[in-house]
Amino acid sequence: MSKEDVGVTVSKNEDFSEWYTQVVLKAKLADYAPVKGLIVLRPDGYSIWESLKNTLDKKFAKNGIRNGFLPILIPESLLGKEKKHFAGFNPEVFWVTHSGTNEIGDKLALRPTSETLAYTMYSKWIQSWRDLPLKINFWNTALRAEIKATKPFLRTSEFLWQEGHTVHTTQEEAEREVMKILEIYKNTVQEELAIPVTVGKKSEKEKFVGAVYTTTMESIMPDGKALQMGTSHFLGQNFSKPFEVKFADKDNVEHFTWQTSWGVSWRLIGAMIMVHGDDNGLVLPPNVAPTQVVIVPIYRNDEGKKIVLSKVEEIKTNLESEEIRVHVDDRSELSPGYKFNDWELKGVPLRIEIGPKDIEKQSMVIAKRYNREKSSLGFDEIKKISSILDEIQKNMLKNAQEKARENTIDISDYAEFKSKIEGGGFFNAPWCGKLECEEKIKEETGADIRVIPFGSENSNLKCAYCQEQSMSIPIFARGY
RNA sequence: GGGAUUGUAGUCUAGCUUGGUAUGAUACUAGUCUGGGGGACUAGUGGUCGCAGGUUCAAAUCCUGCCAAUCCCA
Repeated sequence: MSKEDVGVTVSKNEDFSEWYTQVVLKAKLADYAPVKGLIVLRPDGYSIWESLKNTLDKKFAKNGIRNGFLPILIPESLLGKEKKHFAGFNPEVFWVTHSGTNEIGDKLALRPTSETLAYTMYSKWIQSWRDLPLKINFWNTALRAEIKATKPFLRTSEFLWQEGHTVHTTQEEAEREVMKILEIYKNTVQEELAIPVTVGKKSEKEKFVGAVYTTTMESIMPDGKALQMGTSHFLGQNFSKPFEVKFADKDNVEHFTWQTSWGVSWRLIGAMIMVHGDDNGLVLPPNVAPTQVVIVPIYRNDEGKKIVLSKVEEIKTNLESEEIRVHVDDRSELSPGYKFNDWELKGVPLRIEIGPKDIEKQSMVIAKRYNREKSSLGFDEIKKISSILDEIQKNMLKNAQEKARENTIDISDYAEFKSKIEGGGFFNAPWCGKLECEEKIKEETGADIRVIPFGSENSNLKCAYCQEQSMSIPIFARGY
C-alpha cells in the first residue's frame, strides 16, 4: 500500500460514491460483515449512534415516552393482519422457516418494523381511558432484505433504529404527538449533526404503508440527491381496528384508539458523513464526536518529552474537568505528520499541537478540522476551547445550510425542470395534487416528491406538469 | 430489475493469456537514529491465492456452481 492509500484516494467532487465508502471504512466507523448487506459497527461508529441515542432519550423522556424492548420474530399471521401494510413490506421480509430440522407452520418474520407486534401487545394492555396515552419507544434493529446496491448506513439489510409507538384517546392528541416527535427529530438533527432539514408531509404515493399520513424530514446531500432523515406517522385507526386496540371512555362506551409511529435510523450517520466530510476524510460535529479534542505532543529528546508531556497532561486534565472528550496521542512510533493526517481522516473536530517551541512561547497550536485553519492559543486561554467547539458546531450547520440553499431551485416551467434535474438538487415545483402528474414526473425525470413542506399550500400557481391549478409546492428530487 | 468490473498476507498489489508450490510495497514485531504535515536503516513475523466441486502427474492459473464487494443505468 502506498502512502496515499492510507487516506482517502478519491476526491469527494469527482467520485462521490467511492469517496463515501472509503471514508466509512478508513475512518473505521464500520466494516462489512460476511453476509451481503450487513455491516459491523465499530466503536467510533457506535459511539456516534450512542450520542444520538442519549440526546433522543432525554427528549423522549421529557415528552413522557419510556423505552421498552420487543422480540425480533413476528409470526406471519400477525404481520399479515393489516393487508396494505403487509403487501408493502412483504418483498423485503426475511423469513425463519425452521427450528432445527423442523419446519415451522406459521413461519416467522425477522421484523421489518414492529407495528403489528407492538399493537398485539397494546391491545392486551389497554382497557380504559385511564391507560392512555401509552407512549413507548423501542431501540432495536429492523431487517429489510436489500437485493442490490447496498451502502453502509444508507442501505443495509439490517439497521439500528428506534421505533416509537404511541396510543391516544383522540385524533387531535395523536396528531399533536406526530408533530411533537417531528419537532424533536428536526432539532436533534440540526443541533447535534449540524444538518439542515426540511419538514412536511409525504404524498399519498410515498407515505408509510398503513398510515393515514406520513410526516417527514428530508435533507439534500452534496451529490444533489435527497435523503429521508426520519418519519413520524399518523396511523389513525388503521391499526387499532384490526388489532382491536380499544378503550372504555369515561361514559363506558368502547372506542378504537388513535395511534402514531415514528423512527430514525443510523442512516443519520450516513448523512452526517456525506454532508460534512471532505477529501481528507471524515469531519465530525463536536456534539457527537467520540473524541472532541486530540492532543499531539511533539518532542526531540527525552528531556523535551518530559516537559512537553507534563504540560499536555495538565491541559488534558483541564479540558476533562469541563466535560470535553479529549485524547492524547502519545504513540512514540509515529511522526507528528502521520498523526495529523490520521486524526483528520477520523474527523476529530479540534487538534492541539504542543512542542518545545510552544512551551517557550507559553502557547499551543490549535487546528480546526472543518476548515483546516491553524492558529495559536495561549496556555492561559485554555478555557476558550469549549466555546471554540461550540463555534465549530454552529459554523458547520451554517455552512451546510448555505450549500442546501444553493442546491434548491424554484421551478415554474417543466422544460427547465427536465434540463436541470441531471445536476441534482431540491426542486420546488408547484403541483396539482394528482397522482398521475406525480407518476409522470417520476417517470420522465427520476424525481419523486420528497416532502410537501408545511406552509407550502398554494393555489395561485399552475402544476409544473399539467398546468392546472396548483395545490402545493412540494420538493421534488431524486432520492437515495 | 438491467449492465460492467473485481476477489491473492491487516491493506494495496504482481503472477493467470501459455498450469510446475506466490512478487513487491506498506502495515506489524525488535532495535538504532528521528520527530512542527503521511521519516530512515537493519533484522524478523505473517498466505487453506473468496468458498465448494471438476479436469490434470501437478491448479492462484483451465472448467462449473456458489458467496461477497464496487461502479453505472431503471
